[in-house]
Amino acid sequence: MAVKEARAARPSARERLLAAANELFYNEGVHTVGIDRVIEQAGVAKASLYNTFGSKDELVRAYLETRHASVAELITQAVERYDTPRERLLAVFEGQGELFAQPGYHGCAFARASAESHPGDLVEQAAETYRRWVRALLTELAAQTGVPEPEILARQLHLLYDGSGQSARMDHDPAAAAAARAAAATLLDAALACGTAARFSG
Amino acid sequence: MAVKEARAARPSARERLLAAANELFYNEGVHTVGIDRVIEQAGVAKASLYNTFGSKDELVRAYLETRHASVAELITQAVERYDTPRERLLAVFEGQGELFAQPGYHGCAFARASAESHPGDLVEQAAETYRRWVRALLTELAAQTGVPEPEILARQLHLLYDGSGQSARMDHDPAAAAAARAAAATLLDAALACGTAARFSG
DNA sequence: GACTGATTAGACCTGTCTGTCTATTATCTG
DNA sequence: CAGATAATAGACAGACAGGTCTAATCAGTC
Repeated sequence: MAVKEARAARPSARERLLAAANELFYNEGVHTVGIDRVIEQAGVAKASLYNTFGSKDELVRAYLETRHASVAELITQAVERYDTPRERLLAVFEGQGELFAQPGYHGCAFARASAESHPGDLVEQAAETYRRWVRALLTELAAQTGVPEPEILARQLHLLYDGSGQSARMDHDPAAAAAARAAAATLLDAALACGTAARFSG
Repeated sequence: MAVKEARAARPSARERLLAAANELFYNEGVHTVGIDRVIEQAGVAKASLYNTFGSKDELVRAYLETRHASVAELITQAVERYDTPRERLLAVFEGQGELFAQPGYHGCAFARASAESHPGDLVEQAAETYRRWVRALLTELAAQTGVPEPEILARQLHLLYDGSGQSARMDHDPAAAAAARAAAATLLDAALACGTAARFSG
């Protein structure tokens, strides 16, 4: 009861820490931002952080998990706005475009965190999970278009997806998503034509 | 005279520092690796580093410049092995494949360094220079294929180029370059067909 | 009011970072 | 041999990192 009221009035220490981590780690880098700045921004004592998460590494992992969840939600929503398989597949890149258009977008959080991490880090695990999710989504949506080899198309689209995020960050150009969408449409059409030709010839 | 002999016998302090920086910064990250490890690996005194480069930032910049030079050389050589415009354009991704196949490849050095950098850093400048070079190369090679809008194709191919590097790193799969090459061929053919159609219809 | 358990601020520890400085040694020039 | 130049090892400074610990404060339950 009182707990619920407190949660409504003021987010829990865990939530405030995650919000601060999201902002600071994403904007300035996992390695650059120290614990002290996170707890200051969260308005939380250092001991609370270590009671809640145990270490900075675990806080970083939790940050990436929330990031994964929010990106997945945004992309999924974009996909489900459409009905035809073709539109749904291309909607992934529209979702990316919405992501890029968000104020303060600085590129894929996993690519950035991974670039700072040591091999075998918790960061690598989180990044791998994220990448598998992207690939599975693209493969599933590609399969529904009836394309003959959905894995191959998904792999190519994943390249565009990655490149789009990198270009948005390094070229400071959110329109990368539109370019990726256009290229994706071309690849999809080519794969479909290929399948049709095979069907006609077979 | 004696200088030349010394250089032949043993690389200069500058060269040894750059070699060590190349290995350590690239393998473990610009931020992670400290000055002490660089000078230890180079077999050079700390004062020599600061006399030669002035700061760690400048050493990082010099490291990225050598990286740019070596990547550009490898890609250029791959391009110049071919004669037809189509093969030359696709050779960029073959060059990337050779890069990925090198032992200890860990992804695009500029993407990694940039992910660790603050905005306005020297790293950003070096990355921008590199990206402009890639884009200009792709645009030039695309134009020579006779495609109607080389900038648009180059932009899409740049997405594949970036994505390929990221996938090679994060998926630990050098075959990303082959997938990128295949996708690039599809995009090129589509753009050429588009131009042909326009010519026939116009 | 008394007890429990979480949360607080902040001192503190140990280690590492970039960068400076000193004192010594080696090398090349005349 | 003498003198200038540059490179050496390494101590040192000041800042900051992640993480631990203490002591005080606050909340809710009996």
